Amino acid sequence: MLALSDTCRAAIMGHGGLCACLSPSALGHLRAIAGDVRIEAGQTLFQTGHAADALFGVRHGAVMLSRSLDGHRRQILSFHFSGDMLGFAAEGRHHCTATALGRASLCRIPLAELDQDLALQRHVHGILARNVGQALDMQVRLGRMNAAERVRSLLNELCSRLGGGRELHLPMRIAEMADYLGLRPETVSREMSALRQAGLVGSFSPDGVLAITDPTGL
Amino acid sequence: MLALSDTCRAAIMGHGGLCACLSPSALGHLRAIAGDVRIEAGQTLFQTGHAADALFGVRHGAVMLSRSLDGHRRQILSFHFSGDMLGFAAEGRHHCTATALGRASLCRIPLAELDQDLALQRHVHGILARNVGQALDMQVRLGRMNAAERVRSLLNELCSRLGGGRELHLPMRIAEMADYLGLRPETVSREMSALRQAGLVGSFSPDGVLAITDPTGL
DNA sequence: CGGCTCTTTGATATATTTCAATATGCGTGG
DNA sequence: CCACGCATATTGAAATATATCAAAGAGCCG
Repeated sequence: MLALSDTCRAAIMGHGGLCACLSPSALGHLRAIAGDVRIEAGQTLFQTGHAADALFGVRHGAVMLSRSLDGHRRQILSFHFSGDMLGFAAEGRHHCTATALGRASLCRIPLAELDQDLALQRHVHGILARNVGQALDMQVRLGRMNAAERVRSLLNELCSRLGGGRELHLPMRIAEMADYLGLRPETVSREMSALRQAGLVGSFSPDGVLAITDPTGL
Repeated sequence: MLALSDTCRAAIMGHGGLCACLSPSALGHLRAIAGDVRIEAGQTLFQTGHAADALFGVRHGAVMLSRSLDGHRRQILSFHFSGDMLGFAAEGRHHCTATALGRASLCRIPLAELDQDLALQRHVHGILARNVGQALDMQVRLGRMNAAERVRSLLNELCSRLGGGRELHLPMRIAEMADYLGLRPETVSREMSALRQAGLVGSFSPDGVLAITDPTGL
């Protein structure tokens, strides 16, 4: 059991974060109960069917949730970055798999502890409600947008969530973007090329850095 | 303020319902605070941007949640039938529009009342978590299934949620199925025809009754 | 009966996938 | 340090699924 690191504390103070409206005493309590987890790129935090006994807060790195259809069609459900919560589950079982996109560290809050803390519970309810909202955004994207619109809206989302001004550091590869957007990697690549030719973004270096030439144009 | 009707009480005892794990006293309290709303086909219960000050439980009829992209592309996010809850919102504002598919009656639980009732709050949390799960199911459908699979999975879902054995009474038209599945009405119609020719379903009478010839085959 | 809306079906257009080839960068081991 | 092999991205051409356009058919209401 470690106390929340400064990185984590700072990160989760944000809007979608964990501690935004917690009283100082509740936050102190949280620091006492939050565990520490570190995983390497590609490793899973939990898998479909596993018992859900804790919530996680991303301290550093990026994590994705995904589900697989017949084993070779993968749908990525969400990306979680520094300050984001994950691990919500119905019926005490996870219905998706959490995989680290790179080396990641998280804090872990046992659900048992959550039951004790009323303020925390209420806050988690708010995060959950926001999660539903994001899932509905995804439904619109996947159901009604074409490939170009999907890629643009993803880049927009990543810009606002990851910040970094004109240097967008993408923690995922084209393949993951494709599985998130309901497209094939080739299609995502083509749309990125189109945005590049339109002068909205620069080159996509293989270390994941994408130059945003025209932030407003996106 | 009306007490919950028997229909409603019976309906919401189910798994996704409202009162499944409520203590008798809490249920009594709920009966006292639940209001009554009736809307006609096509009318809205709330719209995107409106203040969210209550939860609703469908007593009778069917309600859909939808969002519109640029005004003429509509994505239907969910269907809600007898016993289902709706009205969850983040930040106190609705981010979608609730429309009655036919004449519908609902009970209305002001959020202010919810704050008073701890057991109710916890139960609502469970419903919300299940909602997230359904939204993720939709992501898989929209992102990774082809038209035939989407239509089949919708029919499966409706069979299990609406019951009725071999006579599935569909509360929505082809157009709504299409906007739910991210397809065009013509495509849905074609897939239904294919299922009919495959002997899995019967004819789709315009009053919305679809004969399920082979329930297991779906 | 006539007009309306909705569904069904057909023909064509188009977006995206699929398949295939090439390129690019990266790490490894010589 | 360079060459090789690997993984990933990019690009092209063909195939395919779905959308679009158009017309016909069916039921419902006035």
